[in-house]
Amino acid sequence: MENKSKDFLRRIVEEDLNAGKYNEVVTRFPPEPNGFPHIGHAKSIAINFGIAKDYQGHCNLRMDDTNPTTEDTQYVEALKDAVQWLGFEWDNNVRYTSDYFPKLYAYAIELIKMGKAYVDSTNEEEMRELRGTVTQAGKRSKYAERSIEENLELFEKMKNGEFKDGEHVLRAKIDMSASNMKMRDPLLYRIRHAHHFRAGDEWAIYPMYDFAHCLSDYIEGVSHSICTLEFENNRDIYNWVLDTLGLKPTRPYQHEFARLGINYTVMSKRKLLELVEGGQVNGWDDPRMPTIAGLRRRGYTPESILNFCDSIGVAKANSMVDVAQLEFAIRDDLNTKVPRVMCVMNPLKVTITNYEGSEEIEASYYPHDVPKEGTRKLPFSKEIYIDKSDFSENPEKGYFRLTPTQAVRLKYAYIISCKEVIKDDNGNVVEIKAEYHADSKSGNDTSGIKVKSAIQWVEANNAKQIEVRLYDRLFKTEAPEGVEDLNPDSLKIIKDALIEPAVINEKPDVRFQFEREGYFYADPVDYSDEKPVFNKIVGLKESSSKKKKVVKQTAKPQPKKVQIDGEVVPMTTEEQALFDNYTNELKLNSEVANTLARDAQLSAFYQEALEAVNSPVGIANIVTNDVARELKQKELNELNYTPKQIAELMKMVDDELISTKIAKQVFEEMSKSGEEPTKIVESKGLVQISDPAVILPMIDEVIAKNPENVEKFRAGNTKLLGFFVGQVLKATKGKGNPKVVNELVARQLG
RNA sequence: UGGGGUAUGGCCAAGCGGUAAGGCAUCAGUUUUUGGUACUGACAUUCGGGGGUUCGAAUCCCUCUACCCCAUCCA
Repeated sequence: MENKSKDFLRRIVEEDLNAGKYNEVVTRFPPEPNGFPHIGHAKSIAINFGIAKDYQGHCNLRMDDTNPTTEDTQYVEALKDAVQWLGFEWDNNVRYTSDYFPKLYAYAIELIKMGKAYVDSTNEEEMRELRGTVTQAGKRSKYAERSIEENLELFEKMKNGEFKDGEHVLRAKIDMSASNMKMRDPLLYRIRHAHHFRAGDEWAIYPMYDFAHCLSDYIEGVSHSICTLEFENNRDIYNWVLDTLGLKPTRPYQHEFARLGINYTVMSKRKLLELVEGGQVNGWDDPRMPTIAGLRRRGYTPESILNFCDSIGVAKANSMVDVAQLEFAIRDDLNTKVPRVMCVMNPLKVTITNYEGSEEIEASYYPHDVPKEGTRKLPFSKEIYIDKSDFSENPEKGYFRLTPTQAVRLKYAYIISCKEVIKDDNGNVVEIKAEYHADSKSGNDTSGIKVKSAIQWVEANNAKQIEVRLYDRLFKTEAPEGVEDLNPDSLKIIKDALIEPAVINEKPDVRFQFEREGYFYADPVDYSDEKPVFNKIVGLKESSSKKKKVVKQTAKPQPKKVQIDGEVVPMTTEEQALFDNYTNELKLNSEVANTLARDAQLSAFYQEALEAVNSPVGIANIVTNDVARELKQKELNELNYTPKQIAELMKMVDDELISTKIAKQVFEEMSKSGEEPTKIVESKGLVQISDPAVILPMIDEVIAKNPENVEKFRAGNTKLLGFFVGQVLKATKGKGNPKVVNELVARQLG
């Protein structure tokens, strides 16, 4: 964890911890129990529980059960299950927002008493109209003028179930013209005469997400409330509720990250539900589903999913992760864990005409590069099965396996050569007559025959028949919309695959690698000794030479897209006059003049500074860059420095007392402490060093320390000049005159 | 359209004014009784476009563009 760069959430947590904002990190995973958790939830679980673990805090599991009509206890179980299966422990008992209903109700009454909430009795349509649009302000309902007493009385009656659904709601009194739509007097409570799976029929009113969530976080002592991007607009209400209620610190703050998207699948509850209800899949735990239950039944390990979540990172950019990344995670995990066994999917009989009797061959469960122990016995006789795809009568170039003229090794056993191909009436190959090479037995092969491949096989009389379910991606398109994009071949069932007996008799594991096929998992539901069933978790990686059939979808060299510049808002006449003055009289370049002229605050600041020191270009630059940056965050009167001080700073640059690099540093300091620039330069000894006699030895030292980079530079990697300049500047603690250093470095290296 | 976000290779993603990390994918090669694994190497003269500031910009400023979220009595 030390060297790895941290994601932005962890960085926030660390900053807060360092600032002493919280004593302990408390996070929470707060799903609504209205559906089965999917791999997107796994990401959220990994983040919330992972952060708590990393910083010795704790994480709560909370069911956000504020909507009685959609939620159910079966989902609660699925959620608990998912968290546990992924290996996390929640702090204490599972929490439920419904447990906080009384407290929430009390907070609502407080808001009413403060005049910050009111009972609104407008109907739904009218309310929508009054809310306005994104460009038009809304209008407040006439009911907002009700007295506190009336509100209190009405709200209590709402709670007591004296009104019908939809007759009244409780709203926060915020701002009907807020540019953030969510802040236009958001609903706090609605009436719902419905049975709640936990609270029963006790409540006739239920809190809305925006009211319940922040307060639940607060009640639980959550420090970092982490959610997905679509709640960014809700953050304002989150803060409003907690601030307005004047809750004593420390209170939680909300932070948002991008939800997980994976190609060739869907992730929304709605679409997942459609698949289940439409019968396109066999339930929530269908192995093709991206649900935790589905992944689990498919055979994914918790470790692989956690590794996957770790590998994709946490950021704020909406993204679509390639399934290949998920597939890598499970292959990578299983590779070092599971036994290898032989299974023939599409059996082709091979009779070894020159072999008599039978034997047992000892074979390791693990390849040479997996440091695990374990062997089993493989029966062998003259009748075996190999996979149909491992024989080709008319092989393409580059085919490594058995052909009429190419011998192949039966893995762990002998090399065989094809002698005769037997076909049925339709010309299909139904059997191979082959001969084995007695001196080619695995381990003491003295035959000298070179083969290109070793293939899997099973002995005919001892092999067990199994059912194999071959899963492929559920959708055929990268960003599927609905059922029309379903992959018709997402499930193929092979009823009569043949597997070596040890798998069934010894049961060395539940997950296997079927050699040269992929990773498989004994289906936890349908498997029985009489009828073994295996799910394909994922195939082995195939190098391009084997999957020659696949048309190479090589880079479509898209032309660099031409961007059309939009129209720029024209300047007002005053701005235009200012612009002309700046460019003509003060000789500012048009870009700088443009920035200045269009911003009244900036131009005022600039002109005031100009009165103190007559350095039009220099001051313009620092004002349009550094001052402008500050002004994005702060108001003019919040600035810690005056225009005059900026002018003085510029004067030092003009006088070559300090470099522009140091000027930036001094600027930072001014903006922090408000100190005079000259004082800062003086007290910190920031006067720049231009004396080659001082700089040269430093350059020599840097050059001596970086022989490889010197070589690279001399070989033509000229961008390394910046590296050397940087190093030397660092040695001078930033005080070196960059122009001088640049020249000297170039000379010394050249 | 007002507001809030986001843009770094095919896909994720570090980077916070001084040599464009890393993973997946892809392509070569070596090892291999899995066309697997492991190992080695290749893969962004450039960070959405255009300007500006700077000795030096993915990073600071201006501007344009594209995409996502918000007008549920869902969460």
